[in-house]
Amino acid sequence: MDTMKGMKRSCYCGEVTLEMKEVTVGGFTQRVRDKGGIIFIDLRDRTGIVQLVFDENTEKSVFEKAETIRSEDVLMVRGAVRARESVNTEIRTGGVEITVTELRILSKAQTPPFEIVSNSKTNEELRLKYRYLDLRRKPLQDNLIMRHNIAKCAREYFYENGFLEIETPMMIKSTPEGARDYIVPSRIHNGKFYALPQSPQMYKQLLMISGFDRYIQLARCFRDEDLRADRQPEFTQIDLEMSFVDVDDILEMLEGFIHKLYNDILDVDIKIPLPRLTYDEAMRRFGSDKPDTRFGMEITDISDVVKDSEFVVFRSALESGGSVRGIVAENGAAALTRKEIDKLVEYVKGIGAKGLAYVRWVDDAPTCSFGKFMKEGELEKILAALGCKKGDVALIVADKDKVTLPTLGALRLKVAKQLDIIPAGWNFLWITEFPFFEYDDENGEWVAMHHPFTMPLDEHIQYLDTDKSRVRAKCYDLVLNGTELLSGSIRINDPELQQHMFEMLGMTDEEIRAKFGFLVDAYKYAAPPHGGAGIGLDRLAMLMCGCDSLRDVVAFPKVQNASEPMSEAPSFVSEEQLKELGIKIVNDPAKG
RNA sequence: GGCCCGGUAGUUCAGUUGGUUAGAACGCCGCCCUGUCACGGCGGAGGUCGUGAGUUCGAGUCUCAUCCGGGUCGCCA
Repeated sequence: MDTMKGMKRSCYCGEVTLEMKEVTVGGFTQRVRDKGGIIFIDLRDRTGIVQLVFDENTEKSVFEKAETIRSEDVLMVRGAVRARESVNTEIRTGGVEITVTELRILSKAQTPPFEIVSNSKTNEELRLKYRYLDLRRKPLQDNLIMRHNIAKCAREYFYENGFLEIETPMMIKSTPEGARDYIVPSRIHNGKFYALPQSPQMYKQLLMISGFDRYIQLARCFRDEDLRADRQPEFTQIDLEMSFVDVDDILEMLEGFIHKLYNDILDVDIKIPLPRLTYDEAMRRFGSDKPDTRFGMEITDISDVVKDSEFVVFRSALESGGSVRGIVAENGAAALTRKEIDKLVEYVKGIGAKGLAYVRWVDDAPTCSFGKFMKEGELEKILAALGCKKGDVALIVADKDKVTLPTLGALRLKVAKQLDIIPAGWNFLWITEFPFFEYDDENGEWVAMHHPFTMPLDEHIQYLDTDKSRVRAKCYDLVLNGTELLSGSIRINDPELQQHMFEMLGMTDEEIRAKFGFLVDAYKYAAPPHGGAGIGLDRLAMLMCGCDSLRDVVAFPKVQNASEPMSEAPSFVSEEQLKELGIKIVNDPAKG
């Protein structure tokens, strides 16, 4: 193998132009085209590809060396830039080539387990095992470069607006609220554990109490919950907090960021202010707190229309305080056959609904799953109320609102995907005024929907003791095309109100002290009104790159069982390590 | 934890009703070729059909179990 002694790279492969005359470039061998007396090699780096030419008649020794080059070998070459005889219009450097006068083979490559090409069809499992090779592929390189640019833009924007970047600890106290913590054993304090942060929540609030006024951090966060295509156990938030603000101030600041981001990176003009919906309205119209508003198919309440119906399913739902609601898939009758609708029925049963009533209007007489229970003219009224026409399919759910709305929301999304009616676009949407409490049917108590430092709406504080169901929070989510991108809130800065909130949540003084004592104390020394948000950098990058999975925008992602196929983390540790930590494994799989 | 989908050369896939020596393309190796750019031509190597049991005269194909991967529900304040 050669060294690069005496050579210095003059430019990247993708940047070579005719004006440069002579260049020195380095890169990976993308492809060798050996014509016998002349060899063409595509040399690749992160910027692109440039063609090298080796001619038998000009530099015999260089040519003979070039004959030994294989795919993915790392080369460094010096040579003259000249125009190609025939231009490749597919690539930026397609009009030029380098006639190589000096060739160094800096590193030889084993044959890779899969071809390093843009449109690889190799299954992800293998690509993840050799992630470092997969990352050589252009689509992934481009994604990570995009991600870098998003992070850079975030820093630029928030720095310009007076935010200070401050690091918060990764080894913190475990507070078993919300998601499961990843815990880290302490050697010095046997039996005690640190937790990895689910977010820097408490620390950023403390920074406001300290008077830093505006804080930002690209914070790594950890949650020990099951994975999804859009959920990794380890992820990054653009985490921020501001003082002397209320909801509108924060939303305005964040809208400025979204606008700059899309302008700088995708050259897309996002109109601000962004649309807003309250949680209640989003649920009522879309059956979701993160609706995809790129298409309609909104939910219609037909409770009034069917209030005198003798159909037992509708009646029992209404009598128990529920509702009858439906959605209409326009022109859906062709795609939604009886068989497909049967699948939807199974689907809604799987997500908690008792069933699904439907009308499939193909011919003059609609096929209706509940037709025989309808009185004269009743079905017509229902169809009119829903706006269901010939060629459409109406899907109706009758139950408590807690069931009808989310079920129809999920159905709306599923049917829209099935009918392929979701247009491309960037539909941002604020969801505001989330319920503060959520009734837990199992335990028969009200539990917080958010962390306990969230501020209720000013005018709702009066209901804290009297009617918890009415209390809405100064909470906001930013939704993009049906994905939750950002979540934030105004925090409570009044110690008395905070104490009250803890009590509302059924926490004893001992619990409060044990979990949040330091934070409660801190607020006693005065804090400006403040609030903030965490923007999911991974999800943002995923959507901006047009990817379906976070794995495409994370350099070294975890797979569904939370392991990492390349390094095979997590792994067993030695007896010595465990002993030092005072940890004993029960039912140790390492010992069979 | 539940449900659904998948696993056959290095890779992507085909493999009929269970039936001879499991095929193709790409990649790899060798030879030929001076204008290729998904180069081309000729030849070659390469398989524990995820694993284990079962049914059978005979299993890539059927049955059961199991492992691995993906999606999803639960879960994710």
